[in-house]
Amino acid sequence: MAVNETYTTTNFIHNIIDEDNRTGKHGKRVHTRFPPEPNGYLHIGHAKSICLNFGTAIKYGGLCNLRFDDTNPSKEEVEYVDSIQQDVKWLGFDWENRKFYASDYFEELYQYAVELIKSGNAFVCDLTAQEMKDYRGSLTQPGTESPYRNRSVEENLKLFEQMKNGEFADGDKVLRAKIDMASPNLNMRDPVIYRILRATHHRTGNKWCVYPMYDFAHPLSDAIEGITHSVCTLEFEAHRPFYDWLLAAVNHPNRPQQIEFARLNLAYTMMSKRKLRALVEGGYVNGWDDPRMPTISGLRRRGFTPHSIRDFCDRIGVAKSNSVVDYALLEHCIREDLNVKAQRVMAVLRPLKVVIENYPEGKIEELTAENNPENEQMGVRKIPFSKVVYIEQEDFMEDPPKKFFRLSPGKEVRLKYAYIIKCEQVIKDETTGEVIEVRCTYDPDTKSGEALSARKVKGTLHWVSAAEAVKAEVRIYDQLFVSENPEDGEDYTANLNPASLVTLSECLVEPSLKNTMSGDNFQFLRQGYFTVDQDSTAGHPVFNRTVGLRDSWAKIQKA
RNA sequence: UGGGGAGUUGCCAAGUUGGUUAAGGCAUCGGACUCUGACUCCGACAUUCGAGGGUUCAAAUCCUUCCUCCCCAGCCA
Repeated sequence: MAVNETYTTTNFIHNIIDEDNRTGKHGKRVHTRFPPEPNGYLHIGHAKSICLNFGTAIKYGGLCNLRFDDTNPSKEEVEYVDSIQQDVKWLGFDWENRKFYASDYFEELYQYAVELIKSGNAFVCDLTAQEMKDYRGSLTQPGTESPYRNRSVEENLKLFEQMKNGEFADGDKVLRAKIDMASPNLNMRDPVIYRILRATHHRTGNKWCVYPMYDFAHPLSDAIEGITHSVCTLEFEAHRPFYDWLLAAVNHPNRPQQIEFARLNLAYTMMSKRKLRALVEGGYVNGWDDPRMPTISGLRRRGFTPHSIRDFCDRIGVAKSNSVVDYALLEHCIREDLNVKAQRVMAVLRPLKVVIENYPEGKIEELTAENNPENEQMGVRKIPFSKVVYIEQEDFMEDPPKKFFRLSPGKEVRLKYAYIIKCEQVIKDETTGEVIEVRCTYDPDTKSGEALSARKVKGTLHWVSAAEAVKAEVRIYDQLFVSENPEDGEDYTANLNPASLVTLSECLVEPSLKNTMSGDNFQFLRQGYFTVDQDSTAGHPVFNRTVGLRDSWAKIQKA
């Protein structure tokens, strides 16, 4: 049913299931579901729910359905149902033949509503939206009963049928459950269960003009599918009494139990689909799959692996207290995964020319570089070395502070897989004073891997050979927001990070990177993990930085 | 304010049938190793569990008072 992984983590929901299995509450079955509304792209918060629901089913040898909660045609689109399926699959989960839609049950749901009317548990109400709000009472004041509350069963049946047949305008009438207008739980004050809505549904077209509300459709959909544990987020806690009331009112043989957990919050981003959509539509980002977005498609494009996201969801745990997870944990998960998977390559983001004066003109050596020191099976490759190479601008300092282990006048450094070089001369732009070239000499006895190469120097730099290097564009991403909780305050767009994307177009990468595939992950030595963006073309490779390597030098500098 | 939830180290989070020194991860800080200042490894990191009372030989776990935060008054989900 999903990735070949063992699920050993436990949480309070698993404790409940263990107890249910002990007592035989659901016949020792475990059947969950992931029920997204197709009104936006999935984000990392949904990933938590997906991992929880599918993971729980896997752990207990049960099943997990994918169910689109499509009861509001005015907001839902096929684009979203497609992206949701792609994302769940990409994460590594398989709903097999159990892809459902709440709209599959519209006919059945309608019959349940009729049944509710017949048993005196529902009525057609003519109150306007505003009137209904007034009648609802307040947190401290009980509501008052609708004047339409005591219509006869016959009249309700007839009216509801007329609603279905399109004989009333949108909003003219609703079907309400008849419970208790004095309940301290607002959700039990005769909640609306059907409304008239003329909108084209992405699956049923114009067949219906009445649509069930979430509170009505969800418990019944769960019961119809034989769901045992209906896991949802905390805000539905106050709806649970209605969930149970409904199933009892229609006397359904299945009694799934709703269990609520705290949704994921991640520092420096937000999970509101509405606000994420606003970022897309407002042009603050380049689409739902912008690598800065917390969407699954954004994380995918950023270079995150499915495994890293699953691992993250395992590590954050499942509980009932609202919390904000540190972004560093997500970074840790992707670094840990990519460390063993990503091929090492050398790429220079901000090139500084280095001429090795005593290296023969025109000579090219093919040096051997390991593809991944963590995994010998990934083999080796050849990289060219010659008289002119480029190193990183930040790896040279004319006047270095102490503990700077890189290149500076008169100092030695090793070029990874090549030789130890010594800085002899600095060439500057006459007008700007900017260092534009460094002249060095190399020690021929220090070639990597050879007998005399044992000499140690403190620093090792990455580099590319000038003649063979491939020019590339690299996109450096940072947090989309500058504040840990961007939703604090009136306008979250005020918290946008102006430097969330820095595009470097003059990068030089080693020639092996000439032919890469979109989605390939690499570690640019000493810099971080990068992935090939979908914008890449044969002549113009584009890389996204997934995450930087941990950088203790940066910490020393700060201190 | 009525109802429903939650408060354990910087961030997550175990533990809640009361029983020795309050798991684990992330972050942080040392140190070792290193042809990635990466990785890895070793070590440090809550006399205290929102606060105050109480019960008990013994409480994060029981009782009690109080405080803080979140959710609910859509014909959204």
